[in-house]
Amino acid sequence: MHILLERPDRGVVRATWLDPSRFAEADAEPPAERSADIDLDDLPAFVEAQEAGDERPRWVWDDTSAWYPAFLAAGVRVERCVDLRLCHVILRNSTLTARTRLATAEPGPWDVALQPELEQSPTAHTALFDLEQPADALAAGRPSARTELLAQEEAIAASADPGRLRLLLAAESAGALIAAELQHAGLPYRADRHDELLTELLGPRPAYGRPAVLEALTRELREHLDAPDLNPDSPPEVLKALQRAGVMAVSTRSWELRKLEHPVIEPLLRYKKLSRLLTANGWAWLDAWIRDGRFRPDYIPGGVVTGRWATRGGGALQLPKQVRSAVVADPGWKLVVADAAQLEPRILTALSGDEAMAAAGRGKDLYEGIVASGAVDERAHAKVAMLGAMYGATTGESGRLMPRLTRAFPAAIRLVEDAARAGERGEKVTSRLGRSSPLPGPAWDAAQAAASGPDSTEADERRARSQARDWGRFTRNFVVQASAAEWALCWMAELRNRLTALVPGAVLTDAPHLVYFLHDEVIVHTPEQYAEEVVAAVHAAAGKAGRLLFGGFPVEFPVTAAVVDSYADAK
DNA sequence: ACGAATTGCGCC
DNA sequence: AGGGCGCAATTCGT
Repeated sequence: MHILLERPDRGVVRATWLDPSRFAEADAEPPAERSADIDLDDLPAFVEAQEAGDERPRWVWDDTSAWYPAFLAAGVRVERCVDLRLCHVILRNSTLTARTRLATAEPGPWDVALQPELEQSPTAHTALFDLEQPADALAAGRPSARTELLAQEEAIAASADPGRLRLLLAAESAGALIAAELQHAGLPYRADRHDELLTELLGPRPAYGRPAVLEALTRELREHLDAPDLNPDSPPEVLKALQRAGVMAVSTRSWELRKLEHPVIEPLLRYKKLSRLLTANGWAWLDAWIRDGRFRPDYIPGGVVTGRWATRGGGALQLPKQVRSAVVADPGWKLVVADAAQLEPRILTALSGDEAMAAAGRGKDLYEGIVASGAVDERAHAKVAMLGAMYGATTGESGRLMPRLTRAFPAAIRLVEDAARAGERGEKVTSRLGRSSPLPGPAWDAAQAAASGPDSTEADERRARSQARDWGRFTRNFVVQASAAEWALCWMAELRNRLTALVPGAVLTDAPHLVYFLHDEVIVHTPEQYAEEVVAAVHAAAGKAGRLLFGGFPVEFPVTAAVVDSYADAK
């Protein structure tokens, strides 16, 4: 049974029971079995009661991030949902639903991006269902959620592959639940350890100005370059000073500087590294983002066109390896750090059904398997060649290795090449489960039109060709990255279910629960006695994800799962 | 003066 | 001539 939640009026929530098996009967509206108006204050108890039944409902709402945090705050979890906003975006863009009513309709309220100021800032409100919450604002501007749900059902039923789309939408919606739970639980984070680390590398926290170590390095750089007022944080100043000192730098990028020979290079690189640590993850970051021993970033499911998540604030997806020793399990608890080994090349293998590459990845490191196949000489070459194939590298070592890779794994390479050609023609490409790439914008179209016009110049053609190649590299990568994101969502959703089952009825943070997600990596915080069961669940979930996406095709998706006290100990 | 764009670097 | 991001400091543009 679906239970749809809407807010027709302030202070009231309307719950409507809908039987999905009867959706096809209705023309305009799915038949409601019954409905009830619920006082906001009673809502968590209502939800909890429904979740306790024999058959758990699928909650349907406009926006998980607007509803679910308040339930979690009240100690209530839900098993599954439909996030209409996220699902709408997928169905609107997918090539699988291209000719459905939902996709061909004029843009409506569900196509408008959320206003950032409407987005919930979970730390900012305390009262349950504060009247200013976005659910209110959204409900005002949108047609009924019931109408939208029916439109989505109709689009799925009429699509080229309802099964895949249903899986994708379920996974996307599960991701939205998980994102809210991740933020609710938070990543266990030891501010004291982070501070020790900063003090060790930078010197004690200064009241103002640069920490001692950076100050000393600044003096050293100024002397080396004979530039007493040099601001080492200003790339143009540094570049000019280097050139005045006879260093033939073309930019101040670290990887460019590393190629140069000069006594100033080493301290300059050291300065840049430490300065980066200070500005990105220094004391200010600690003050802003670590509360009560937890790091709670905003996760944004579907925040990236490929279906990857984004985050807002705290740079959660860029947590540098340098500081991961501050991620520490609570006493009596462990972290299970799990990641999928060489996920994207394995996804490409499965997408293309490349038997040779599947064999190379069977039961071992995929890159070693490629070496063993004789295609390349060493693991590093296999890695750079595969990444190049998926990113569209044309030059350098990666470009040189491509012909050998193409000969050894023709199906896999053909798949990414086809995706690149489609992008160059301005077409969409589509992931395994049905997420499609956007079309290039008006500027791209204009550039292509200019190049094929009667009075086009050579510059027009060059620009058009270059932009076409750029878009081709995007679509080439899209099919792999988007499908990998789908695998990761299925993995995580399955893992969540298995974790929930380990300790039935437990409050989220009293039992094993997810605390971090990073594209192809998850961290579970678990009481020590469940650690081995969590490890087993991580592996089982990975197997399930592979079967869900690719059925019988024999590609393995091995995951590593380390039971550790600190994130830094996982690799 | 202030917002937008650029530079550079962290993660996958 | 390498895909996707977020963030901070500096510089650019008006």
